[in-house]
Amino acid sequence: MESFKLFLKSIVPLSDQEFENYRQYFKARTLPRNSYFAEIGKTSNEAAFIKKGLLRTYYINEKYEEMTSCFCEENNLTASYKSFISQQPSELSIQAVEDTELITINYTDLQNLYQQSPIWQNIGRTIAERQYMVMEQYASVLCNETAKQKYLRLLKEQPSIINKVSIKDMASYLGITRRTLSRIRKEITK
Amino acid sequence: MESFKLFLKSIVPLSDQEFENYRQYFKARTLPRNSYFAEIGKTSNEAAFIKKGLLRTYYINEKYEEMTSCFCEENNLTASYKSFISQQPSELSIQAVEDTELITINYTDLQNLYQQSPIWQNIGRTIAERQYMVMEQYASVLCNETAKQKYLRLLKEQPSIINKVSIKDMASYLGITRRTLSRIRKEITK
DNA sequence: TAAATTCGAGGACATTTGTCCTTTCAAACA
DNA sequence: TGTTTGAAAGGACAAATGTCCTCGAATTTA
Repeated sequence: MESFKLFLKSIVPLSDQEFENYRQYFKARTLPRNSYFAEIGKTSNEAAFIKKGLLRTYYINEKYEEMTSCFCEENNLTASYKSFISQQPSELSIQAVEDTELITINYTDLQNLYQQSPIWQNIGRTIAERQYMVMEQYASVLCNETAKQKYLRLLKEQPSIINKVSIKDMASYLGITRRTLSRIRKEITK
Repeated sequence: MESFKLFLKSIVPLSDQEFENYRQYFKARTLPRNSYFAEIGKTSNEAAFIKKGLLRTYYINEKYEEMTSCFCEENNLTASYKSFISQQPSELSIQAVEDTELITINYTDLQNLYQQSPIWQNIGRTIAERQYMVMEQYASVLCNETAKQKYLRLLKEQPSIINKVSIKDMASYLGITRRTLSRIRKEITK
């Protein structure tokens, strides 16, 4: 729970006392490798802070292929945001790549927090703004860099995931085919 | 101001009285064609609702080319969000494609609104969440569709901008070159 | 254990997209 | 009015990326 408190303090002013006051709303939970935090078609009623581990977010495209849209590492938040926010069925599945420890909050409790305290309204808004900026950055990168640049960026910015996820998933995360990624990897190692 | 009120009401519950209470924080302003709402290097201290008109958001890439990242049409919000939220110099310029009417709020006043009322905290959070979802959609489209699919989507989803913006800007918005867009347009008309 | 399946590498070829260039046309301007 | 500038179309070629395929190794399943 300590790492979650530090995470919150890094984005908004928050005293230990204030954190303690609302602590009971948050639950610790482990997610075994390959199990799901969210599933396509089910309304997602939890958001989570990743204390330890790695999660993969994907959707199914019109060719029935899994398209990975996100790898979430520890010390980050994850959720099927659209489903969680709108309380509609999820278009995304979120699966544990390895055994993962989460701190979660459910939708109803979060709405209660928002009702109870402007502190949490502020935290919620700030987090949404941050997520927006992260997504903007991701969009800009994926649309304007070549396949090779994107792979090199992944190596640099998320080196720890390279040995944990499949080539297939990495390729779809980068928006390229396996064949292209194979070529790039060969060229890099040479 | 009416259209702005309707816009707000479409995203959060808001009574006419509540809107009137805070109305004085918002200023109407016109932006002549080609003038700027935000400029690269300057800290952006306003966010705006577009009552009428069209704005283009762009940045300068490493080859000193203008890269268009957004066309914002009427009944939408615009801002150099990152700069506005963080109050750091903007990486984006926002320019009027045609004479445009805005309803704006400045950073300090918005912070005051957040302080004064949970209604505005809620509006701010909801808007941030919405912007996130829009950006997620944009990222997904641009990364997973072909040049032709993206152009057809633009024709379908933002038909009104086609005759207002240059081919050059449209191409960079779609993440493709002018040459490619020229080929696609030729193919479509045939 | 044996069979079946999945995954990753990479060959051969096709398609898409980009680069560089020229031409034309229209708008801006002295 | 004549000149300049910039936008758009498109030719020729190059580079990047995708498609389809096979192979061998690893993994899963019966």
